Amino acid sequence: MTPLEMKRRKLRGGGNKITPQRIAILKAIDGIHSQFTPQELHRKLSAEHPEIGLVTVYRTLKLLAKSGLVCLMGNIGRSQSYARGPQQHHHHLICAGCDMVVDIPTCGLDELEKRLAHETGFTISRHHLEFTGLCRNCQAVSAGGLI
Amino acid sequence: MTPLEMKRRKLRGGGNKITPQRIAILKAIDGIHSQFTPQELHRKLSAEHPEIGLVTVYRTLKLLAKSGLVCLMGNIGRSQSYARGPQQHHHHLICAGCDMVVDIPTCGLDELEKRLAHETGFTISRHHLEFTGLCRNCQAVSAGGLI
DNA sequence: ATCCAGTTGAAAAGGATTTTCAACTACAGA
DNA sequence: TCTGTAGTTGAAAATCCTTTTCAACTGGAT
Repeated sequence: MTPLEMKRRKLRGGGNKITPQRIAILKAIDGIHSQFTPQELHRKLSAEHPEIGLVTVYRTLKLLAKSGLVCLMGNIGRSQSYARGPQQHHHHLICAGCDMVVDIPTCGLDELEKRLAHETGFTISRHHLEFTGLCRNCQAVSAGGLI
Repeated sequence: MTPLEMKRRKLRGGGNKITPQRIAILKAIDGIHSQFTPQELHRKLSAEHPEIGLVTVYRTLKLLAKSGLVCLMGNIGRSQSYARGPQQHHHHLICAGCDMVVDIPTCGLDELEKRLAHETGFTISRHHLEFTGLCRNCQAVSAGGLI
């Protein structure tokens, strides 16, 4: 089963229909390695699919996030941002230069989490961790004085 | 020197004027232990200071964050959120029930950060860590079936 | 006491996101 | 294969949040 097929199944399983718009959006997301806003995705789509409206992009991203097929991240400026990848527990390393997102599967925060829970009396249900820096490429560009 | 005086100095030091509005806002923030949006702060202020406009609250929060006197956090829904406390490196434990924010001074992520930098080739400049759970009080309320 | 750069509030502008609604369509069942 | 319908779509309008504009005002240095 191809990755796209798996995603279609997951969507169908949730009682959602598979429309040409949703397929186009899924495919487009697969080609994006940085975080992106709904507007950016819509711009990218409009070359091949000018008929897909911005509203549909908003709605579909929300649906995909709920279904665990994309990851809703924080905000870029005023806009919400998404990234390829599963909603399951993982963290991100983000390049401040090009917005590339690298998934981090492990974090080893369980111990700190336990200690905090003990010290504060909280029950802790989740955590969010994010690193920011410059990827190799953007370091080179930056060192070259181009930025 | 009282905490308020220290904040006044820090503001003045940045070349900013001390206005009645700014003092009222600083005092109000001191009484808030959860994260808050500009709108919420404005609502809280309007009881004693109906003359302070929402725009001034927005502007002042931005100034205070730049001066390191409040902490700009993520977003609550569509709104940006702030919390009492310094902008310097620290992390947050947030109660999902009452939005209370507890500051966490230590995180011990240096080692993970180094490993990631080595594995990915990134230079990492900062990280953001956030825990979410229920505080003691909200656990009790929740257990009582009131939520 | 005077002056001016910084500050204020109201209104308007600017953006992002969501809602509304009539037309359309995927697909389950006949 | 055909049909009915619940879910989906795009455009426009509505909603919010936030910032900008601008004329009036004021803190505080001189």
